Amino acid sequence: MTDDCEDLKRRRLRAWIRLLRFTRGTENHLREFLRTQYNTTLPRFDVAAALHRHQKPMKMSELGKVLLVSNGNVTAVVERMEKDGLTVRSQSPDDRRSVLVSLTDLGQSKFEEMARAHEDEVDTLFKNIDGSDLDMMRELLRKFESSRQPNTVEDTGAEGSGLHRD
Amino acid sequence: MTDDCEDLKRRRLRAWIRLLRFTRGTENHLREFLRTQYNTTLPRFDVAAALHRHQKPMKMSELGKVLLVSNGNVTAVVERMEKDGLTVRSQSPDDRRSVLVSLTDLGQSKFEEMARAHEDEVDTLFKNIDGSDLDMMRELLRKFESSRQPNTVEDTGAEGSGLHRD
DNA sequence: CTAAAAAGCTTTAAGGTTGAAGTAAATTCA
DNA sequence: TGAATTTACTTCAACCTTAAAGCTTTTTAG
Repeated sequence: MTDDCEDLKRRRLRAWIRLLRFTRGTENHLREFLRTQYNTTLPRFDVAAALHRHQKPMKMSELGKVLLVSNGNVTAVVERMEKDGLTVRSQSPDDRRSVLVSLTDLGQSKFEEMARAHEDEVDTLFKNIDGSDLDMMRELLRKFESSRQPNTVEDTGAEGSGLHRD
Repeated sequence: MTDDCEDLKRRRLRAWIRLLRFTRGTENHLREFLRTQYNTTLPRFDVAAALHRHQKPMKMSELGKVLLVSNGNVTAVVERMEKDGLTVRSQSPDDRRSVLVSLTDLGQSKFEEMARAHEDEVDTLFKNIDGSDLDMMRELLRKFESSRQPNTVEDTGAEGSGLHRD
């Protein structure tokens, strides 16, 4: 392998580490924000956002695919949200294996309030980033993603874009 | 607030969601890689990488700051690694509150092997990204980071750059 | 010098996360 | 049809993670 390749390899690794670090720091900030302001957690927020975005009841498995988390994880988080009266589960009429989750009215209204504040918070966090930066960012991420294997997250018909979108 | 600001806010949120999603997907891939190839986990790899990079024994608290995780978390992960013979802890001679961690010879050699494979894996994952992309990336992340509060992660003298660097 | 505050770690309780195993329902195909 | 496979979810054990509380040591200030 040439020196150039080695150099590129090294730089790719550093870029990944940097990206990971930035993401982790931002997540930490938002976690703290949700905890102190709304007494909730990121995973719960993510689930609520996915359900809110999807408009209609969602299968447990769809939820897992959209959020990139395991099956058992979805069960656990939704269970806790249900205990707090934020979600409800029901059997799918089409397929008796499937479970449909949706937000309760309480879950809906709590999420909508949080989502506004969350959006503001992200806006503040990213205040130095202008439109052209965002274009660049999108382009870069597109390239990054095109590198990756056919698919780690096999896409079912799910729109597959919004991780905890609000 | 003007429409433009609203639009920018919306786009910033979408960019963040996209970034988070990309990072999560890549982490999932690398977790699977470490698990199947080396029977280990990301947090352990991160700890080993930080210790390896730092060259000399590291305080528990330094470790937490570099990795952006809580104090208790460091205790737990290091404890498990110690049980597997990968790390050792000793009291600091300078400060009897402090605990110094370092890699054992076993930990060192296992890490070095993994690190090479990990670097290759990242290289493969990011194969579509060329040098100018990486420059752009670095510039963008710099901007993103400059947005953020004085500091979520108050920097002690720690060099503060390498999250699970190898 | 000493009381008060801060710093460094560990412990604990609660929750998040995974991979694997288990159960039940749907689908495939011989 | 009906056995074999696949799909959807839950359960489980192990581990990760955090925030808060507790303990010890160091530092700060009066």
